[in-house]
Amino acid sequence: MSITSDIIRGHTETIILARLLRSDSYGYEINKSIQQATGGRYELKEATLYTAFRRLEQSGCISSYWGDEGSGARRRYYRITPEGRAVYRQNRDDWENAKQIIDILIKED
Amino acid sequence: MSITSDIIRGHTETIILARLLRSDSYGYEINKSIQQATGGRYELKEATLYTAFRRLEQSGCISSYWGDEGSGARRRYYRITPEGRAVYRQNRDDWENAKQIIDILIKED
DNA sequence: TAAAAATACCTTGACAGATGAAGTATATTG
DNA sequence: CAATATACTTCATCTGTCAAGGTATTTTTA
Repeated sequence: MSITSDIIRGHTETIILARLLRSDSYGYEINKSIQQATGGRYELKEATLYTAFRRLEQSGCISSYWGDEGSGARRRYYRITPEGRAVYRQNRDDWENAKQIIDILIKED
Repeated sequence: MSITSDIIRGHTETIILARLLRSDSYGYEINKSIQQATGGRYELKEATLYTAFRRLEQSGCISSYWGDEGSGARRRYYRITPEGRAVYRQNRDDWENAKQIIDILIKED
């Protein structure tokens, strides 16, 4: 894994919100889609993923419901709320800004 | 401050190393130079700065010595080591990589 | 067909880095 | 002479990540 916990920290929620922008989804699928999007270069640890869901639901950014699969393991689906969309946009803009600042400070000379 | 603890986390050491690449310096001056470089958009908290110095010295990335000011408050100067230069380069490359991955995962659609 | 792997979820405790708050000391400035 | 700037230090707290453990079902493979 080329990306450390300390670098990813603070982006987990935004990444999840970005996935939910496309459609409702559930933990396992979201993580697979992250792996796919990054060509296997990144994946969330399960504990990180599920604690992030709890935080996001607590803060009103997402809501959840059990899927009604006739068969197969049970899935808890998540849906992004209007509040969550606003937070996503804010975080995305913060990221653009932070990137600039970090670039300035990290570049040689 | 437009950049949160969670976003900056993991970059503090690299930022300090980048400053020391130019010349030996001390805490207060490094922080001023960070403020200047970012047009006041960012500064390290003192506690963050000094605990990072401890970590960096412990891991052999920097060494320190007391300045010999005839007058004025005492200053502890820091110098980057060859080890520190290598860590800097690695962190800088990791950042380029992490940026790409985060961009992919955060972007809408 | 039994074992192994994949799917899918959850919780707990430990850990590390950032920070607020407080303290020490000297020099400059109004 | 009081306030501010310079300069460093320590401690306790908070938060997000993660390793490790657990449950349960379905699909694949040997």
